[in-house]
Amino acid sequence: MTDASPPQAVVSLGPVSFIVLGMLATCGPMTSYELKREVDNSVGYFWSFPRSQLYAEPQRLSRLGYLEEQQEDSGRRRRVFSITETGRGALHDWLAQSAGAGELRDPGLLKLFFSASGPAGTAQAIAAEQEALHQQRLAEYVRLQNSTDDSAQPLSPTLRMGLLYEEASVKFWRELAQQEQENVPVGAPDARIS
Amino acid sequence: MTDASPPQAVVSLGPVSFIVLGMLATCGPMTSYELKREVDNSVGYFWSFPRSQLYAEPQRLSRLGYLEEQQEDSGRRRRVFSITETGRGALHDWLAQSAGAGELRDPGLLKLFFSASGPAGTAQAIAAEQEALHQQRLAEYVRLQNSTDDSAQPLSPTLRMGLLYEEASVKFWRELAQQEQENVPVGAPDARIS
DNA sequence: TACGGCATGTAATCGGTTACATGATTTA
DNA sequence: TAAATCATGTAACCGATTACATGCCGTA
Repeated sequence: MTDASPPQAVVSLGPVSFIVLGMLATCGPMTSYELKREVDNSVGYFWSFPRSQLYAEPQRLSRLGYLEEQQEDSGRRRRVFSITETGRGALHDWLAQSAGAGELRDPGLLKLFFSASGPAGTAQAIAAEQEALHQQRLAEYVRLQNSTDDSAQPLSPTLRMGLLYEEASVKFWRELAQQEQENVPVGAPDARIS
Repeated sequence: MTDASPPQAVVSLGPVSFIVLGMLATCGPMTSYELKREVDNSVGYFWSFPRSQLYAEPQRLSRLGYLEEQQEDSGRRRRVFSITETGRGALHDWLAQSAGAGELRDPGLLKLFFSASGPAGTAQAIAAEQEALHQQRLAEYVRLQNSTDDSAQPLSPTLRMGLLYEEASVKFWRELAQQEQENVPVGAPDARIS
């Protein structure tokens, strides 16, 4: 009993785990590639991560008992994953827990904050680029919104949030570019959010 | 010459690196603890990370030549970091490069998206919690805005964006709670953003 | 049947996170 | 001078990212 207790993983399930669990619970058994497809035109819009995670993560979840894995024996012999009851339980628990607050992890904002450390015109350049970017995204979301088949159906709420966010962003960066043009210096050297 | 070339770090500088560089460029030489203080009431609002990073990262940046480190010889003998010319160069380059788009990495949205996999009322619970959360943040930002000393000064732009975002969020979650009350099912089982 | 692209995976590494641990300063 | 809090760091692990590598399949 003097054995050092083996170090254990403390937080075994992260957001990506629940994306996998959630997708499999929602869409039924899938391969990693199909998962990628699903993610790419849904949660991928606001929670992206590299494709390889969708190969590694299901295996991990299998080892932990949250998924079952079945290998095809025809041609491509690819792995099809399905969620177990344990997996569903974990998903339920997660959904029941408080979500906490997210953050805007926006590299554009980050650069803007430090823009005074760059050459003059840095903030302006950033603002121009960001306005265009968000403009594009906004347009894409509007297109998605209009292209939804059943017109009576309520929008996917996440899409709605995406729209609101992009609208706010366009407003923000446009405003900023405006101010810059009026030569109001922005991003003061020791600017803090307070 | 048959030696395998040693594997090299390909992307040595990430966002956290530039937060450190930017802070040191802006505020002058600092210790890790002082960096933490600065981050906590500025970029920390939209780009958070654990405190320990602010001890590890400067050391890494020192090794890479972007910072210089000087140890106090009085009581606490703590390490004071300052940015080198190389560091300033890297910061400039970063600021000049395109920032790309950020994403809303919001766990609340994520759960909402999968809420149909939970028991009935899941979406409603999430909406209630999130509305309160964003309400709080909004209030905090408003307070910060009002507490700024020089009233004539333009707001820190990042704070402005924070306000816009929180306003949009409050609107979104409130709307959603409203709909839920009217028993419009939300977060359809295979809802995708399209 | 060759070729191009779609599909599927693995290997290696590093940054980020969690957890532990202790020292210095202030204040009651 | 004891307690509390502020301050400062380290160790170890793991998820996430990058890069590599190859296989199947439709089509010309």
